Amino acid sequence: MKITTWNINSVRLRMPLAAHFLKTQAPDVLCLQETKCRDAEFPAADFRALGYEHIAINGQKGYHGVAIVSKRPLATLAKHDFCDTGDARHLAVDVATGDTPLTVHNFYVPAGGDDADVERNPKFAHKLDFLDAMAAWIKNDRVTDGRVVLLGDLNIAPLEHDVWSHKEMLKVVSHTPIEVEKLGAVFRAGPWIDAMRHFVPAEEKLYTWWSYRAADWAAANRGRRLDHVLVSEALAGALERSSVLREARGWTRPSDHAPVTIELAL
DNA sequence: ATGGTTGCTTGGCAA
Repeated sequence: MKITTWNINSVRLRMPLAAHFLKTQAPDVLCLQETKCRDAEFPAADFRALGYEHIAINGQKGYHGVAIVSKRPLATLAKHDFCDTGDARHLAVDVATGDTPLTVHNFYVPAGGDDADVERNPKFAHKLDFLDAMAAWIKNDRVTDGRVVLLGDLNIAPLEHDVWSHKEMLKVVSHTPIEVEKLGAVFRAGPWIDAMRHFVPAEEKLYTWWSYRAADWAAANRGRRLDHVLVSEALAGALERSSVLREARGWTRPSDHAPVTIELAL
């Protein structure tokens, strides 16, 4: 079972890239963030034509939005609005696997603006509140019971080598100590396994996002690991592989995020 | 310290 998370930064604009990705990588399940369209505008027919007939959507006009397309049947479980803002940032499904259900939670955590000060910047305060709400929900709803995957654009690079320069990034939103601590609380609310770092040592650089604002993103390679895949303990033994499709960042009119795929022996 | 790019829309936001 291959499951991919990808912040596609407008699903309508990048449907040709999504089609290329699905034809060449053929995951069973593709989880998208920043679809940036209402449910009725989602290119469902294009995905169905590619063999992804099962589709769950939580969209909104212009901003945010998450969706899951799958070769296997899906049952939508929840579209949680964590801080009651009306934003489309979460979508949970059960994927048909034959026996025990496999639950997938697809997240788009608020980016938080560019001032890491909760007094001056309400978007940063909201990001921290959202993370608190996530951690409380994981504990209260016993989210990690059973076979569960939590993935998406969490907009935080927690480890020193999840960013190109730990020192230069300490005051930059996505790598500040307060965010890292709050994402740590989300991890500890589990138990979760960090599926990407399960295969890549913490001392090794690992990125999923490269800014559009670089003359040459590949040469500069000032990336960040903003996208994550966590799996519950019940899936630990099934975890076989994790990979970042870095080349997708170099495609024509790319998303600024690369797809991240995990493989589970189910 | 600043500016750099992109998408949704056509004037700024959000990222």
